Amino acid sequence: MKRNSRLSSTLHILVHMADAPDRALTSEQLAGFIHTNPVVVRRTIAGLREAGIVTSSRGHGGGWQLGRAPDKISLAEISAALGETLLPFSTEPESPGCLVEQAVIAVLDDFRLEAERLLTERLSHITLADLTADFRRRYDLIGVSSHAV
Amino acid sequence: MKRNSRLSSTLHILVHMADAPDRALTSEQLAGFIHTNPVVVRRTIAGLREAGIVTSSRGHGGGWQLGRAPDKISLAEISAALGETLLPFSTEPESPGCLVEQAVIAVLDDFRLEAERLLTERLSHITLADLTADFRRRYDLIGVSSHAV
DNA sequence: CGATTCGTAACTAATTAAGTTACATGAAAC
DNA sequence: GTTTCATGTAACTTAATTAGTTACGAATCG
Repeated sequence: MKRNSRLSSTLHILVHMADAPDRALTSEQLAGFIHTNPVVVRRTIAGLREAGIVTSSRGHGGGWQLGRAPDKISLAEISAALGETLLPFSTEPESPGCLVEQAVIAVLDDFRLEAERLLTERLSHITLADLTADFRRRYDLIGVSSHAV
Repeated sequence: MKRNSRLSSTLHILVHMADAPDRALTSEQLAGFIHTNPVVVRRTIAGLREAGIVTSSRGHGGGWQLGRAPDKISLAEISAALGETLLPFSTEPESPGCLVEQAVIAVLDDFRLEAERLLTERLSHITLADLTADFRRRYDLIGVSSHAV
């Protein structure tokens, strides 16, 4: 798993889980999808369990399943559960007392607040179901073109 | 200079430059504002020079100055000149051929495109002049409260 | 009980970005 | 023209972050 690809990797995993709603997938299987280690998977999606997006069970036949229907799981929730920051720039003061820095931080924080509101709003309208639908569309297209040849 | 603080550090520097329009500030002086090394400053704002946001001159009395009026310099230009990415998540394929990944990337790239358009639009309405105005407001407030005491 | 699977801590490795040193280039002062 | 000052840039070092790995305890099923 590359850097900064936690969101896309997690979505990848979740679509696979949505595609197999009847059975639990193990960390090992999920890791295979994104070419990484089972422990990395468990660590990465631990927050999703706490958010109720997925459930996990131990022991024989255990593994991971979606916590609710794919159309009730938005990308906004997933991103938040991953602890991802939408906007990467920092506004930590480095020169406390400097009025110039205070002005910069104030403006930047205002922008960040508004931007995060906007992005979260948009992400909340995209659900896992949209992703699986997109996947099925691609899958069917491949099938059709195979027949055509 | 902390990680991910290139944007705020650069804005800090630029406001100081806007506040001293009559003379060039050296990398050394600029570095002092953000507690870092002159070479880091030169490296960081090299892109701003190429974008015409600042000019630099060598030798005696040399240093850095704004390339145009503060109200003609938007945060969108600055961010772009720094090579900053507004949205941090990666959509690089890691499993070429996997239709699930393709669907995820397609949706995510769509979102990114729209989000970047939105954020850039907003950043293009905030100028260096807005930042200096905010700074002056804070400066005057301090003055007033000092008198009050 | 034995096999399986998650949960998590602890450590290692890889990557990235900042900090530093060094030196060539160019411009102004004298 | 030589000295001084400043940028431009390459190369290297250091620090921080994140992914990968190993290990083992806890829980669950047959």
